Amino acid sequence: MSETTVGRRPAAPADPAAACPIAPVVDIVFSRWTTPILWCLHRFGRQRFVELHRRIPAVTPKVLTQRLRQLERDGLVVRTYHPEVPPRVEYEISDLGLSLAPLFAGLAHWAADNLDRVEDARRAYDATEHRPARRG
Amino acid sequence: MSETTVGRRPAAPADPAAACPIAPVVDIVFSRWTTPILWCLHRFGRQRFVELHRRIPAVTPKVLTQRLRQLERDGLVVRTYHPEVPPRVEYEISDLGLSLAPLFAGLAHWAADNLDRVEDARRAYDATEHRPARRG
DNA sequence: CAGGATCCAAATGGATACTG
DNA sequence: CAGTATCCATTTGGATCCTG
Repeated sequence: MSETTVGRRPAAPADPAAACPIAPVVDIVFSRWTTPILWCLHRFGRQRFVELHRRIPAVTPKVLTQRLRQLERDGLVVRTYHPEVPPRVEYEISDLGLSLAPLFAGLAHWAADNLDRVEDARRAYDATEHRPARRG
Repeated sequence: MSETTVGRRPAAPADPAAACPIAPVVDIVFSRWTTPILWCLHRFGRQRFVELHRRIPAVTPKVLTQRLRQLERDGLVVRTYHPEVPPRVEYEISDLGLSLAPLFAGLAHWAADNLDRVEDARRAYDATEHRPARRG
């Protein structure tokens, strides 16, 4: 399981898909960093590794590479290697990747509508006696 | 950060949200196990801890509890405790949680349409020379 | 520049035992 | 039943160094 599962969910003992039809998609589309990467690629178009890294500084080059490989393998991103010196590699979103756009838009819409409700819920929850605990 | 970040993404050094407007939602809705849990609650209605666990056997009670707490805190799930003997606790999806239904439907739809494209892409990718590597 | 290789710290998740 | 507490194995991501 060397390359196939890196960055993806740690290979659940049994598969969550049995209990949830959309689990596979979630695994593919919402693995760590994939959303920022896809969004950047969609928003700013084709770009080189460093540019992408500049937009998402929180991820290390190593991990960024891993995620890009994963996305490339899943057909959501296209990687183009230009054998020059210095080497130039460009990443762009694929048609398949683009087909996710409406979904992302839906997410963004839901966020705009309900994110503050979540925050309210959190405050309300934290205000009750369940609080951080740590005291028994 | 004891209770706030458990099960959620490990507190990124800087926030990915800066590079992606939907990152917060992803964190809330697509944390590990949350999709199966929400889907089960939506599909089978209000149910007790054990029932839920029976539908999602792959998760351990400990983790299931953590995730349910998280969802409760975020206002996506409602927990009802009946102080009886033996104790009875019921979980159900909240209105806020229900508002995610269209999104989930969209996901399911995308999966139905494109999941095999992803599989194809994977096969194609694995068929090329990048393969598992491990040889230089 | 674009990464691969290594080594290491942190964190999640599992197993088990115990409680109200 | 519905958890909580503890201990431990695996995994993941970060730091650093190196190469074509």
